[in-house]
Amino acid sequence: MSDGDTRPPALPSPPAAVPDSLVDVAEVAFPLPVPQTFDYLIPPTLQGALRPGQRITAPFGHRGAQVGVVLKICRKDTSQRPSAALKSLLTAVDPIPALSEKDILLARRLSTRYFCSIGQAIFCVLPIGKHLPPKRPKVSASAATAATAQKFTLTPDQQNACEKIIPRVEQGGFHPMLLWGVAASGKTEVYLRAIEAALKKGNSALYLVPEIGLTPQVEALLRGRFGDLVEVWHSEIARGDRWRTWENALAGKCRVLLGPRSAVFVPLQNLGLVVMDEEHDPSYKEDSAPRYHAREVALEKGRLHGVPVILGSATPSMESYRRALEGEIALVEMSHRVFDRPAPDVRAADMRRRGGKLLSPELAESIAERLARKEQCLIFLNRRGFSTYVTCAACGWEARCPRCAVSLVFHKAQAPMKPGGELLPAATKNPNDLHCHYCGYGMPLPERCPRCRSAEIQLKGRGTQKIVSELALWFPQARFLRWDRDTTRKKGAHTEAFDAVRLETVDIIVGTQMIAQGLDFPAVTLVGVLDADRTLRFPDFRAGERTFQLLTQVAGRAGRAEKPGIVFLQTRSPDHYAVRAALRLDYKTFAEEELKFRREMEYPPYKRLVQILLRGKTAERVEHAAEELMRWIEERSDWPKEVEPLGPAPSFYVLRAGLTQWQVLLKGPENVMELALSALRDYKPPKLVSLLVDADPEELQ
DNA sequence: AGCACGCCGACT
DNA sequence: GTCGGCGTGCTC
Repeated sequence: MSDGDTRPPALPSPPAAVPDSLVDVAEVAFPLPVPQTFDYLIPPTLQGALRPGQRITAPFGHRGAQVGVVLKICRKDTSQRPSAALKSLLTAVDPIPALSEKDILLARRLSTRYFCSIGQAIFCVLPIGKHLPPKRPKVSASAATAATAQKFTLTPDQQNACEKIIPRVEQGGFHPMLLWGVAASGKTEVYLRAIEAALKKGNSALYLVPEIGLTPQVEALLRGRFGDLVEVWHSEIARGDRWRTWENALAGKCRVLLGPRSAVFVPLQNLGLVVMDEEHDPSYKEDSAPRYHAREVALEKGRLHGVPVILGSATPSMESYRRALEGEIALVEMSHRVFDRPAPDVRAADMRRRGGKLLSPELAESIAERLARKEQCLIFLNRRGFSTYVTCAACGWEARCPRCAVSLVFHKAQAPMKPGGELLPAATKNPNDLHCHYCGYGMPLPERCPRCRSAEIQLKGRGTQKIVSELALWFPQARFLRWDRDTTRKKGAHTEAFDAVRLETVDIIVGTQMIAQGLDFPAVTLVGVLDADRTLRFPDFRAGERTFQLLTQVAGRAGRAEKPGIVFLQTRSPDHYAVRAALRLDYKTFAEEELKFRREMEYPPYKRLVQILLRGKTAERVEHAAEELMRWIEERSDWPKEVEPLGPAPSFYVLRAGLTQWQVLLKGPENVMELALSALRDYKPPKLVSLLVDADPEELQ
């Protein structure tokens, strides 16, 4: 069993009796979800040339040569392993170690904090590592030149923020900071100045964004300022280009790296600064093992490398805000919009007695005004598709996913929507019009009710597709753009949509979540949120936070240039504190109330949560396993008593993908949760039941 | 994770 | 008879 961080580096003095059985052995991790590491003999060709962090190939089971990473090299007594002779390593993949000691440490932290194998953690920290480098000759990096774009005069807020941040960048050392700046306060310019300061010192900088969709806009900005020093890293970048970026990073040639959460692991040399924009965004949480949160990794990386970390947001996460209030991280505020542009005028439209109408009179009138003035409107609804549920008027049958037991959403056949765009085509006999948004299951829209054979199939509920067609009836002269996952599936679609908005070839943009944040649309002066409290109805303790963030972010899309913006929040719960605070764009009051609630209920950020999911095909087996797990925890003598197991309970999506799922939720103080997680390593679920552990879940499912 | 092995049901 | 589905176990 390998347990690298507790074992002393000193070798035990060899027993004189059997010196022959002592031999240098390489401890190797493979990208597998198994707890162990594997020992190999070092062949003469690699003697003395092998170091921890280096990638090697080794014979592994029936798989021939497998890529692994050397964790350490130590002298071992091979006579203690009578079962099988050790095999020898085959080759070294890279001439120098792909991972530094710090990277290995980071991987060890990941594996304990997020409950995954050391191998999974190692290959996560080495995101290009499973593949061997391309054989073709490398293109030499172009001579790096910094562009000299014009700089703006800073606003007093920006000036103040720079005065706090830049000396810390110049000085170096781990300085976590929360840059809380209202929408359009000019946070980006502050990031750019901080990066500039890091570059001036000869350091490199990392710039994290939550989604790939945000990279083109930020890339353009960064390139305008730093030219060829900038590189972009994400999964849609071709493998060859990613190799080049990786190698440039290792060689110290990559000076500014932009990317989503996985970019936090690119081995930039002489790191001088980490910037994480929109730090509150749940996309920073990885949803497969290791289920890390990039914010925690960024802070850990800042600590390991001794560099400042700037977390920026208009609506900071409760986790970061609490740390700032308690002085764990420095708070830098920017409360004014650039040029002191007025904050958008945010109004509530109470939809409780409106009989399911699409638009309140205020919003409808306001849209008409904007159209007349040739300004753009952004209409926000967080549901894709045409109809959100399908029923039979005769017998009440409802189309549900056979695997997930949720309503199937009707999507009209996709015709490529031209930006500037015409209306959706009439419904066609598409083979799969009904879709499950959880598992992707599809089926045709039945012409007759499968239960009673009635032809009265009704399409109910509104998604973005339907909104566009309804709005087209209200405003026949307007040009529409629908912007959601369905319209941006193909490569380059984001950029195309972005350009259509910027070039003003569209009047009304209808979108989901996707258009809520970060994007800068100067001609948009009106934002309408059709169902402002939809997220409040989610059974999650973060529902209030998510709603407030979403509303504030969407509101931030209005009136970013000279013309003032107006925002309508259509809601059926205008008195909820998240909605009320959003109307006043009042983060502090919201956060105060939310933190009070979290403290009372013992939710994060005051307690840590770990979600344990048990899955299997047979309901009884899984339920039994969940009860057994509760008993196992209760009987475990080294279980920290402050960590409370809650449950067991069937999961919200009970039938997801044909599986039954039960959960046990662990709630406990930060400092002892890892003891519970390490105890949990000994738990083995019964046959036909699998165990999934999500530490710090962003969504309780 | 993959992959092979072995055990049972339903077919040319 | 044997093809192949899935459950199980192993990888230094």
